[in-house]
Amino acid sequence: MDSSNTTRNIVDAMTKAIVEHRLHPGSKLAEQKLADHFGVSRTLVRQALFQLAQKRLITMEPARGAFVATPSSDEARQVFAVRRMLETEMTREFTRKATAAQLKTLKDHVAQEKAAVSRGDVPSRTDLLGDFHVVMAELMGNQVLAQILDELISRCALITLMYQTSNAAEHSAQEHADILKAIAAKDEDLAVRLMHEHLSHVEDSLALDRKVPTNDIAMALS
Amino acid sequence: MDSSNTTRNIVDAMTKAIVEHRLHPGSKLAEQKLADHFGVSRTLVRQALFQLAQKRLITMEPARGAFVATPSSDEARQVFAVRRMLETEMTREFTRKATAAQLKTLKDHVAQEKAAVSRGDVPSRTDLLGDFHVVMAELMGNQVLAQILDELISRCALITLMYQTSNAAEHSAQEHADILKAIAAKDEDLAVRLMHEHLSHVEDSLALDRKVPTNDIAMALS
DNA sequence: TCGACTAAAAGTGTATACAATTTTTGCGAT
DNA sequence: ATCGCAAAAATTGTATACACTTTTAGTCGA
Repeated sequence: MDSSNTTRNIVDAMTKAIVEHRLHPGSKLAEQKLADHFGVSRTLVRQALFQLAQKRLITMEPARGAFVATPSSDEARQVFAVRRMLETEMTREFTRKATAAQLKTLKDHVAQEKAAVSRGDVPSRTDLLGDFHVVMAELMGNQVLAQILDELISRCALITLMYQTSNAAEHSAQEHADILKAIAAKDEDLAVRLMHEHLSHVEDSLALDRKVPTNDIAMALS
Repeated sequence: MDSSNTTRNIVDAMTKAIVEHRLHPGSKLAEQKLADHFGVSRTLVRQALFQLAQKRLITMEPARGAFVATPSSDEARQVFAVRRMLETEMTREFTRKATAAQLKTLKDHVAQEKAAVSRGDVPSRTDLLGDFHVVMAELMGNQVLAQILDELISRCALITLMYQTSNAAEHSAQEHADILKAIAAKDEDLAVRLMHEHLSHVEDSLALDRKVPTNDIAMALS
């Protein structure tokens, strides 16, 4: 896959595979198979798996191995609750401090989102819609925030796959655009409110009260 | 140290050592020495080190090894900024939903803090003052929030060690008590304001504009 | 045909081995 | 004495080996 394959590369590749839904919740991740695939020894694969477990993208069962995580609906609600805490405050501060150049960066980003949505490119769309939030954190110059958000959003990709019903992703790009407009107008309260509603829309579009949905099925096919 | 020493035990032991200031910022963490100390092979130590690096408690330099992290003042400010985002909102929600039993749990905790402060028990004090915030998150039933806060607070222990001037830790227990009183009185805005001020006090008590302070010194002695 | 038991296969958990890199040490020249 | 350089020692990065656990496959009996 990649010639200089350090642990980091493996983590990134597998993160991408999970977030882009090429690896399904519940799938078994056998160490030797991954090692063969990446052309390295199990040692490096194991290091990568431990890190993915810390990011909650996989779970490791003692003596049974690693599986792509199957977040519970409780966990999903908690992740969204934390995202609302962080992103409403982030939006407030960003509205105050954003420069014209920073607004342009986000505007271009939303344009890319819309392009990916309209051409039906699901992997790119998933990536870009999540990155909107991370890019805003990075533009604020807060790497700590950006990293935490990045991890939460990775988990959301998994959550979305497990519980999604209608494809509400179509709205998201437009909601991003609306948030951006409020920020450009320096309307702090509106921007914050729109961000809050945006996150709630995403959460509400999920069937979080369904009983362990994709979960068992994927387990069975693994 | 511990008979059944899995990777997790090593991570926890080292986290505790760093947070309680028994390992200083910049110290070299040689793998074989740690392996001997814990009575395991380097394999397990390395896994633990990778996880500690992900928690930003240590840094790993390629081919040079692991060192206890020396967070920059920028990073310190970012950590506090994120804590304010999370903890003000957490305080707001907790004030709304807290039961009498939950309030009692926190009250007892503050009593323990004051005991540790007055008997000058620095390790316990550090632990308890940080845990106050984690316990509140756990009482809210949000494990995702609790885990993120736990990590941020671990990093704060390191930051405090590097940049502390006066020992502002004495005030913290009283500020916790004041916050709790506002929560008990269901005065949401006051509680939120006090939590915000509390975090700002802790941050302000640090000399974050000093030029790489403990940093180089500790590096030199390592 | 189905279920329980057993042996083989596969997979995980930890330790060790070895190549590659960095740090330390020792020595000679200025 | 100090600086620079080279050899030795120590340390990291990766692969492999092996014990132990879980899973799978197969066989026997009802």
